[in-house]
Amino acid sequence: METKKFVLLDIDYITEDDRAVVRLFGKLQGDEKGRSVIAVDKGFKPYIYVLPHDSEECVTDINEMDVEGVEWVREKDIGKTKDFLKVTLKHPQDVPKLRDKIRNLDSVLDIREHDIPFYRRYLIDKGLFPMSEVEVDGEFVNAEDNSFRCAEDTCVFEIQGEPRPVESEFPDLKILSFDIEVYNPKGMPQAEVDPIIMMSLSSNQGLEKVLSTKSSRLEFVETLESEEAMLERFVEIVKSENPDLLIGYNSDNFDMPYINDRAEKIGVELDMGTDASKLKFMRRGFANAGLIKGRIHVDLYLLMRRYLTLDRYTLERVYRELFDEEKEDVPGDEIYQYWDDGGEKLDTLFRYSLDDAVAVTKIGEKMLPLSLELTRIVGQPFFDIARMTTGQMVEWYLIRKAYEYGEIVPNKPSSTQYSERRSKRAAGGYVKDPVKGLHENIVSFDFRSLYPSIIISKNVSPDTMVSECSEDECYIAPEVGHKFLKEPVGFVPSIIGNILKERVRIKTMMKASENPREKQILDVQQQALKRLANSMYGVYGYSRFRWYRIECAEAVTAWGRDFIKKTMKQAEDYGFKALYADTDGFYATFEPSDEN
DNA sequence: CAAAGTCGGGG
DNA sequence: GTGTACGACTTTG
Repeated sequence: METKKFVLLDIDYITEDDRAVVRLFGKLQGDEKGRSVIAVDKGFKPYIYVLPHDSEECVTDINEMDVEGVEWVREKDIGKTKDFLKVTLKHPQDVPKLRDKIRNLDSVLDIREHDIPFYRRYLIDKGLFPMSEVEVDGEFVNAEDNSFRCAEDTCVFEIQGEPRPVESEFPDLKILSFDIEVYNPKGMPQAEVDPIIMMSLSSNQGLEKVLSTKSSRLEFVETLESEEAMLERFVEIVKSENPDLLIGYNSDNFDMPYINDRAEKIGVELDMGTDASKLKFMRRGFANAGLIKGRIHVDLYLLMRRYLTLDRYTLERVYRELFDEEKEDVPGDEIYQYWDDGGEKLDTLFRYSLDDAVAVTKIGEKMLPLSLELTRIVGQPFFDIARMTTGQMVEWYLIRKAYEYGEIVPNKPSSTQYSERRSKRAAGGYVKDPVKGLHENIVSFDFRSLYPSIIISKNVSPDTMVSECSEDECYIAPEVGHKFLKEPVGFVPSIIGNILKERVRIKTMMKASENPREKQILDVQQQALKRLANSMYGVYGYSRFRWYRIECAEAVTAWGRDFIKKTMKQAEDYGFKALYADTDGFYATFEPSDEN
């Protein structure tokens, strides 16, 4: 038996002999540093919780089904201790198969935690965090003797016992950016007819290359005899560079599907995964996500929409915003002309293509650290985090915390609950229309993290909300009158409190640090925590969320309006004149009257 | 006026 | 995959 340590990049599960096998995709640390590893764990089973109506009958009913076993557990449900039946199933896909049957039993009141993807359950229950290190005991297995496939330079390790999270520094990640150019005489290209003419690659370790079916004197251009050869070379480079992160711009929607369609048409295998698997697409509602096992494909477009507030989100616009530099631009509908013209025009196109890939690398280096820190805090795969809204991150963070606190996670709303929730919206923050005109000597006031502070100071949480309560024992929200026990500290306030405490701790460390790189990492960490804390209010007001509670949302905004109005009133008593206010701050001029 | 439809990015 | 989800804006009935 050996012990191995690796950076956990990604996770999924496969089925072997009707049993689920969790696969942890990583990069080894230690003597084999940099080598890709797939660590497999055969010892984890799916489960759901059942809230019984009739305990004895419930056990009998469920044991008649094809389940692994049942066990009584005592857990909290919105703060109330209850006995749940923990039902372990044989395979993750038994959950959707059996859950309705179980829910509909007369002996059952409700089922819980029946919609948590298996790999997410694994991360939470084992206390593992992607983009952090994991230590495992076990043995290397020869992939050929098993059903575990892997790429040439990847090794397969079978875990025995429990994986252990390791406190670790932020990992060095190898990033490879890519961008394609397509022949498009008729506007937007059609994969059915329009070939890929260039594939650009740029890494954070100095690689700058454009593959093309035309030649050039430019040294970064590598010419291939056909589109087929170009696609094969692309796959070869991805495998040999062995990046942890593969990043593009709008690549979920354009580059990845296009490469896939052309490869399929021409007959090239895009077997770029570290398990030798092909490029796949995951339906995520209206959008697709390109997935390469063992490498994390990230579409920066999605992230930029989340992080920046701009009128447009073209690569050019985002690049200018972040670096205050103009990029060489070729209008999209003229690309085929540049290609056909050849000569200087063609060289311009080559440079433009490479520039795009290099810009993606630069944007990635600047903007990915925040998402990577959020990954290390929220504890879900980076692939998912890069495609989640902050609200969803908050929810997965709370789900992990619920496990630690012994709270059973509330169910997602049914479609009827959802539409019912949508029909009522909590009143928002206080807004005072601006006084028209050009004002001088403006002062601004703002509450730091107004909503998180209210949730903590007024203990606003579903588990502390009560209908009847005296003013001694409860905080009572203005206007709306919702009541929250002063003690004990609620689930959500407790978690926000810990986030803010952790943020203060990191900011202190940051100030004390002499090492600029360490300072920068700590700064991103505290930003990530701030983001999480500030988004946490949303869980009460967004109709989709598990911890939705309109009364909590109403109470928070009511206290918010109360605070800002009182503060404005006080400022006016001191001679300020409010000009404009919105939610957590206001602007004023100093206009003392004669008495002052 | 509410409901239904479109679009973003990419070439 | 223990899936199936946006939000701002415009057009239509």
